[in-house]
Amino acid sequence: MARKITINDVAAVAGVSRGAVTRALNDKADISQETKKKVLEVSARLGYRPSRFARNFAARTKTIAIGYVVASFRNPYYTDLAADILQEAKRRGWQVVITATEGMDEEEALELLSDQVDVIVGHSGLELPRLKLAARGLPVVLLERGSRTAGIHSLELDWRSGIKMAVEALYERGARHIGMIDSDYSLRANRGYVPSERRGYFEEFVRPVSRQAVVWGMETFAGGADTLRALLADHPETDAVLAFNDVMAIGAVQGAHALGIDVPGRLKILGVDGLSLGEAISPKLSSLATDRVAISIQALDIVEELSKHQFRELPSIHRRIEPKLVWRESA
Amino acid sequence: MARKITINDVAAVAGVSRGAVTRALNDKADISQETKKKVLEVSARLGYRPSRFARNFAARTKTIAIGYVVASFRNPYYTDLAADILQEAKRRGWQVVITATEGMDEEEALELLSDQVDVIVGHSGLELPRLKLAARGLPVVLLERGSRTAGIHSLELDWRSGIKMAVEALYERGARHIGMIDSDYSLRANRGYVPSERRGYFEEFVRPVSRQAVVWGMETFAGGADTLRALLADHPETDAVLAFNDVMAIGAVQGAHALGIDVPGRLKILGVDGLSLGEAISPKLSSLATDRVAISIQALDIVEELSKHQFRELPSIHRRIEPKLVWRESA
DNA sequence: CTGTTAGCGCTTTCAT
DNA sequence: ATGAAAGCGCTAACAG
Repeated sequence: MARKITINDVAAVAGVSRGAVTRALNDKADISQETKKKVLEVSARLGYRPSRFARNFAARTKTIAIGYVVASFRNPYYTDLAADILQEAKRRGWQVVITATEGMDEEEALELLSDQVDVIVGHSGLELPRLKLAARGLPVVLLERGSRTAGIHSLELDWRSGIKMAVEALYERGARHIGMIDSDYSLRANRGYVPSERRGYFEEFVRPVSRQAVVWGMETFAGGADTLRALLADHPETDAVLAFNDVMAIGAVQGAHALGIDVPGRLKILGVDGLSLGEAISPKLSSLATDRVAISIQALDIVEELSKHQFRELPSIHRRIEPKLVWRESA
Repeated sequence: MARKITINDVAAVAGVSRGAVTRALNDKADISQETKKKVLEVSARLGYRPSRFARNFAARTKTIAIGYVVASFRNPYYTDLAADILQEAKRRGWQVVITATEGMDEEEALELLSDQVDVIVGHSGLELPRLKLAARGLPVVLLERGSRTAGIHSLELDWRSGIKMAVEALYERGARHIGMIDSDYSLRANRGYVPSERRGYFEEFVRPVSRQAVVWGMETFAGGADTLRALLADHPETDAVLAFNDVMAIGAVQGAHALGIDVPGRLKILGVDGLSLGEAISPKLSSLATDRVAISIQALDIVEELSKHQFRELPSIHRRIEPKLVWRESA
């Protein structure tokens, strides 16, 4: 673990000035072929690596880096979204450093991120004050969750009107008894099941007759299958199901298949999210989809706005996005 | 777009020294509650943001950042792998900046990355010399592809012995006529179809009678289904299929289902990759899987080794990993 | 507890 | 074409 070689070492050995070294290494003008060659040779021989910190510091051109925080890369929703964010960031010439908080302390992860990036973008389960603290003064753009706290901006999805649309559309397509399979994710954090926000809207808009037809289970494929089975056991008359999300919905489609139930003939299944994965199964999953391209663009638009103010703390910027129904085959 | 506020401004306004400001902002010892409070107040009022470049530069503790390059986040194999790499990097306290080269010039993407990270890790389609140039002197750890070029290290998967195992195991399980559905990815880059390496091994180990039973198609779910149909049309006696990868294999499973063919009863289908997605379909996909956790660990072990030498150019480090068969239900 | 000072390693003028 | 010198904005070591 030898001493770090600096530009000075290269300059000294090559018998030139630091300026010459910099010009040689960065393909700048005002340098003769021979000195350039010599510098390059010495630099290679010495194994010189410019310090990226010093380099970025000295160069006035500061590139924007966004820290994208995500619960897990094993969840297709987040990877689908990451793909769009990555693409949008690339378009703007920004860097994105990603951190998955899965299985580790979210606050700790954020703190580590905070001195590598200019802004934090992503989903978070933390309460706003803690989130703000963990961000160490960096602005954050919270996805799919509202905020009015200064320095924490947000992009909210209007699930209420989305689910209203979904339920109404299901009735229009002939459903009489709509059930719901909800996620039990609240079990992880709290003690006891807490109905999801989505369930709340479902109950608000579904006809009274099937308002009780809600069962919850794990947010996995298997969980979706199991939960559907439980729902059907309690409410055999159910002819349409709204799932908490596409992962559970896909599980439900498979579960129905295993039970010999025709989808969508006997049972319509509608997911939420609009995963690209939904197209891969058969029948293709219908879904109340989020427009991930729009989310990415709007989130990075907020970042752009923040960058104009040197990422200073600004009053909360807030935008709202409507989900939209994507009818494929399962409903 | 006001002038950038520096630590000097804060110190001046607060009427303290820079040292005090630094101590206040970084929760260091040796500062009184009152000065700390005052500094924090002034700093907030002025909207001060420490320069992350200056900060990292001045602090001696240099955190390692790896640049992870991936073709597309819409490909489940890469996201599965990314999840493991992210996790392993987190374990070591390293940062990961990710770039998807999808739809953009890979060399350009690498160059942008190169001054934000210490090392490049990932898949690449570039020829080694161009890759090396694009990396701008950074070491690269090439995944699933060999290299003997200095500065380009590699982690190779031993597909030859993997496919040998796979073919033999299929025969053991009663297959008589094994076919293969290959990817036509070569069509994208070159003109004309070029058999994949995997196909080469397949032909090496399969019995002569079905050596011709290879059809190629798109590397998508739909492509897998179509290609299976074509294969069966040409070689109806086929009772087992090796797919180029899991995505095509999943498509094939669905295609078989649509054709009313029982899997694995009438037709065994074996994928390659071991995607987590394979567990989500029914029947669950059997696959010649890569051990992504092992890949992540070994790749980052190489990075660790490189870091000990300040990421200098070292003779190519090379490791080899064996795929392993994961028997689930489809074969 | 506080201020002063010396770097961190590179890029970019500015003379020459 | 080249070298000298002035920062970039912050942290850390040292005196007080």
